[in-house]
Amino acid sequence: MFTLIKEDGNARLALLKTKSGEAETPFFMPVATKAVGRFVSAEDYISVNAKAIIANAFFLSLDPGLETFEKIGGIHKFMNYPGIIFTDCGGFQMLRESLLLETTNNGILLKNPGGKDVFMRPEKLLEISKKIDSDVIMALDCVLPYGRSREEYVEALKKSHRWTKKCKDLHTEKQLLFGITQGGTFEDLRESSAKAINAMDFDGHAIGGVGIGEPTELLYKMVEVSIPHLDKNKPRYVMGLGKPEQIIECVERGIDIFDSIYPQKNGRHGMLFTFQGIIDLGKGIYKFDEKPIEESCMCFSCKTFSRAYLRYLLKKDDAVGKRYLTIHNLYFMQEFMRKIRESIKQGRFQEFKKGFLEKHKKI
RNA sequence: GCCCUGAUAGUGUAGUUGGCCUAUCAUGUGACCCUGUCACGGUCACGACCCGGGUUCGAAUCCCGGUCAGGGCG
Repeated sequence: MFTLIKEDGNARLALLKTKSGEAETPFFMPVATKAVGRFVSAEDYISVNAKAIIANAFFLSLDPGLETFEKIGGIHKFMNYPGIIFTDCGGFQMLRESLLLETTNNGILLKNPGGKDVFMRPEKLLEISKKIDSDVIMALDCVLPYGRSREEYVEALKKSHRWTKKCKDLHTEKQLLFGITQGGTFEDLRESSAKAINAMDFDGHAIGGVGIGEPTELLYKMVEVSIPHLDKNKPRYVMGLGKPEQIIECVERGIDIFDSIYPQKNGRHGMLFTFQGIIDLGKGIYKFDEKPIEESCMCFSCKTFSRAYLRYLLKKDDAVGKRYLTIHNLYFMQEFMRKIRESIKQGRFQEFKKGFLEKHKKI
């Protein structure tokens, strides 16, 4: 299920096996919340070499609805993506004020933008996930915004562990199930959460509730204090991180899996990642630039279009342009992760990290 | 030659019964931002009343002259 191949410091190269195939870690998952991303879908995920993506069980249960998955036969067939698909649980949607109505001991009452409110609880999540037939189910967790009181995090943690345990107890499928640790920015809460979740015997462990506004140093600290308590022989996943520098810092600390909308969202807004630095395509200097976004990049957009043209599409707010820009950043992320894995394999992760960070700034 | 109409940021515009216009909105430009996705997103900054004179406590707004543009008549 999860096999360590090589370690370089705390960074590790491993192989994650699921019912839809395997993928070497560390890897990064593009987001496909509703079985489609903004402006990109399966063919694009495949073309950027993404071996895994993450969708959202809550949103998919609303639209297209479970009946669709029952009749069509699961998300892979539905969206025609053959790789590994994670499904998130809806816990993160607690952070969206427009969606969260209330939490109880048993789950989260979420507003359905187009219909009746939904009470997301472990039973429901497992039922949904089974029908969607994703490869990895993220257990239901209780997420609080950054900056709440310690008491509130303690309370949230109780709920979170209760729901997570319930998910574990109900889980029977051949889908993998990952538990999510929480604890805000309190080290002791993070440690106790990691211990508690680790003891529940999941297929993998996630660290959640980070990258939501806390100082970056605290983010790293929370990852650091959690990791020692998470089984070394199981995958570790930090949810929601998409800044390349944060990813590489977390890999260094022993994280294997990442996901984020960050590269997609920034890409379509004109902020392009390259190994030479970060390009803001909105800048006038690219108006007549015939070069691709990145000379050495083999993504569809770089092989096909100039910066001048992509900038033009960006300025026109053209949907097709958003797709090309998104594709580049997603391809970059896959290349980035591939290089990270390669460097671990060759025992020169530190060297790669140093070289990468030196160039990773706006140009 | 005569008459009419108009002239507001790089562009397109709001305002034109005089004060609330240190001038609207869009776009542009610049800066910052976007992290388990409802936005092709957000925040901030920059940037203009054609020129000259007059009336008035006060003019983008009224009057006179000029310049330019469009239209009409010869």
